[in-house]
Amino acid sequence: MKALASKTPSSSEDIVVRLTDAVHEHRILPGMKLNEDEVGEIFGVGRTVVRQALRAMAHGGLVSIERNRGAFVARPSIKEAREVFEARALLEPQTARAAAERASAQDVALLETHIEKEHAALAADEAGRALNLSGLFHVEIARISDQATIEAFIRQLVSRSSLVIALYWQRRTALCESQAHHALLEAFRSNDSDLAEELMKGHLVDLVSQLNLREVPAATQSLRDALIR
Amino acid sequence: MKALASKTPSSSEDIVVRLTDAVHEHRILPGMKLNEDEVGEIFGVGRTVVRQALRAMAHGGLVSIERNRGAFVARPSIKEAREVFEARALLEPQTARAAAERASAQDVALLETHIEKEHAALAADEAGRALNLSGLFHVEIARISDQATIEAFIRQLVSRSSLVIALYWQRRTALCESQAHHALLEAFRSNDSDLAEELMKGHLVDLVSQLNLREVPAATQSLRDALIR
DNA sequence: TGAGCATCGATTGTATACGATTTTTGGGTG
DNA sequence: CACCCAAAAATCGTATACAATCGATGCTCA
Repeated sequence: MKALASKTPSSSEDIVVRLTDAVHEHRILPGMKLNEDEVGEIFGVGRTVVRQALRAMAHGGLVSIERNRGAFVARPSIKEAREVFEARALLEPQTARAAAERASAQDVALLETHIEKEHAALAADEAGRALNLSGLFHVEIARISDQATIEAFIRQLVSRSSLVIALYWQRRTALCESQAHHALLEAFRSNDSDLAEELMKGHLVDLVSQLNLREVPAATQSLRDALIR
Repeated sequence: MKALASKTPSSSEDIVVRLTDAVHEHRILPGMKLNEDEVGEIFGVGRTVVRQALRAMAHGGLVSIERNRGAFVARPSIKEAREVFEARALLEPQTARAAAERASAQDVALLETHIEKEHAALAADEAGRALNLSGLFHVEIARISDQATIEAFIRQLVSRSSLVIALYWQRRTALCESQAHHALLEAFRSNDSDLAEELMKGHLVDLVSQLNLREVPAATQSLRDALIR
């Protein structure tokens, strides 16, 4: 993490957004230390604001704060990983159903551009960015369902899913996603709620099936990782 | 709120617990201002710690923070109120099912004492405390289901339900609850997951039906409220 | 040589000080 | 008498300073 030192003394919320994006795009990996002074210098703010941001992210499950030791990007255990996807399985199919009922042409168009951006990112070999957009697709569906409370939950679960994927993903190809999202898009376009619910359920099962939830990956300490590489 | 000034310089987490409990028991009502200096003096800590606690509660939806204006106990809108119970309807029946499958004799005993405490509180005319225990009953079920992630969501939803009830409850009698909880207890005792799921679903419908989600109540300013009383 | 321990450095936890913004109050005017 | 504007008080936002804690390095001793 080098000093980008943006001139704007960003607010706490900005820092949350930028750090969260970095985690979602796997530019910051699970277990990485988030030093308060360092982050503060990068964004040009004092530690007070950084601490607010880190605690906010801790509430979302994205970082874990250990007393007197600092903040680290969270490393979900296997159990947590399962739980995240069980929760998603509980919330998202129903949400997709509701969204399919309410989806307007505008909503569908928005989802479409989302998928296009995802493709573009993949084509540009920006896997992290594609993954982030892929997650936002799910959040967008929650937004369409017009259930702000559930949307917040799903947003958090998608967020944590990024960590799970960073730790437990098996293959490097992320192509599989687009097919499922395309199918969902068509279900929304035709307001087929039954189909949307079913597709979402299957999609989540697919996602879990591509995880290796047996062994915990080695703690990729930045130094060792750098030396081996 | 008078200065109880506990000697122990409580940590942020303690303050969250105590404030949260007070809200759950309706000792602090929606809309009430939570002054940082005041809270700090009450608990014997500086504003830094208080701010941490308030922001933590804000993340849980229990207080809303308005920039340069301070923290207030949240006043869920009618839409939010509906959303909270829709989310509960989505999460809790399945959770009750899972809990019924896993419930041990020990778990059932714990739930039983919970109900007893609730009764005792009602007998002692402590409606707020009874309500709090009633909410914890639901959280306890989530704990039994051994899904920490979903438990956290349910905990938050139950919390916000306290606010909804404070604002939109119609009757003053809370007796109805105990019947439903008793029935659930028996379902857990016999590990009848189908029944548990069905009972929970019905219980939540009952709860919503006792709310008046048509008109927003007048903003009960603390002073005016005190003078009228 | 390896384990145990003390001291040092680095990092976080908390309080406090100062500037910014909002709210209130008081007086003046139509 | 109501309304509106200005000055003052209260309150929040952020940075900084100091205290507390943890981890590491290097030393001692068996």
